Amino acid sequence: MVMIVKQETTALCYGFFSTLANPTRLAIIELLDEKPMNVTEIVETLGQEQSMISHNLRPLVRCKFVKVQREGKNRVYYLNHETMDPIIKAVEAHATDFCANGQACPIKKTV
Amino acid sequence: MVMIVKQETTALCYGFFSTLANPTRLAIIELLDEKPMNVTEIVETLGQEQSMISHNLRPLVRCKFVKVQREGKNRVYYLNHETMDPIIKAVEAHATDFCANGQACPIKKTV
DNA sequence: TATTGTTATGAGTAATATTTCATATGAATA
DNA sequence: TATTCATATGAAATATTACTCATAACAATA
Repeated sequence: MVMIVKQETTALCYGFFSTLANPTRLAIIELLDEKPMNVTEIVETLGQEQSMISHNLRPLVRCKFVKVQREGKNRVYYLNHETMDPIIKAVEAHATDFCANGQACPIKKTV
Repeated sequence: MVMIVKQETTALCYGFFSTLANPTRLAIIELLDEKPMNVTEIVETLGQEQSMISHNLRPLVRCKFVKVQREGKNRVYYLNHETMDPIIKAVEAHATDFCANGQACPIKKTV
């Protein structure tokens, strides 16, 4: 079994994590974790601009965190649970084990 | 067993992922995955400015992805394998299963 | 095929994050 | 305690990313 060259891990992870490092995209993931939704539903639920949602859906699809299916004029987006479930579990485990009182990893910017 | 309120997942994950969404920090993680190192060693191995390495070590420590230990004038940084191993495995599994020929998640910017 | 509902896209601007440079801090040792 | 090695930090300059607005594309249906 040939090992993937080490340095590639960095490149690999960079695309992966930078796609997830966005509040809007995470909110979308959180929504889709419940059930598949079309763009209009996501827009209404999150109360954000439609173009913003579409712009943020694209990288999620590109990275295969989310998939699409056409249904008439709608596009139904649904989560790739196979990938996202273990990831989210790992984040929660980290928070439980290492972050004070289950708090989030400290956020840098002023929100 | 009380469930953590859902919306917090977004905030939690945001700090987590944005800390990982950086090539320098990922390179550091990759290095420390092999063995603990002090700052000078990291600087020399990566061929980057010392201040840049220090600046990037800080969020890694803050998020507990990496820990420090003083050894004389040196500070030895080491990886939190408990958190990082499952995460890296999950990323690699995703790449294997969903990204063409084990390629990285496509990166947005022009590199 | 004109119209309406739905979603995507491009370009400019705004918001954030990263890097660099200069300098400060801390620990060991001459 | 002056000096050197090691690391951290602040602030300004850059680079990157996200958002907004206007508009395009696409599909269904009247």
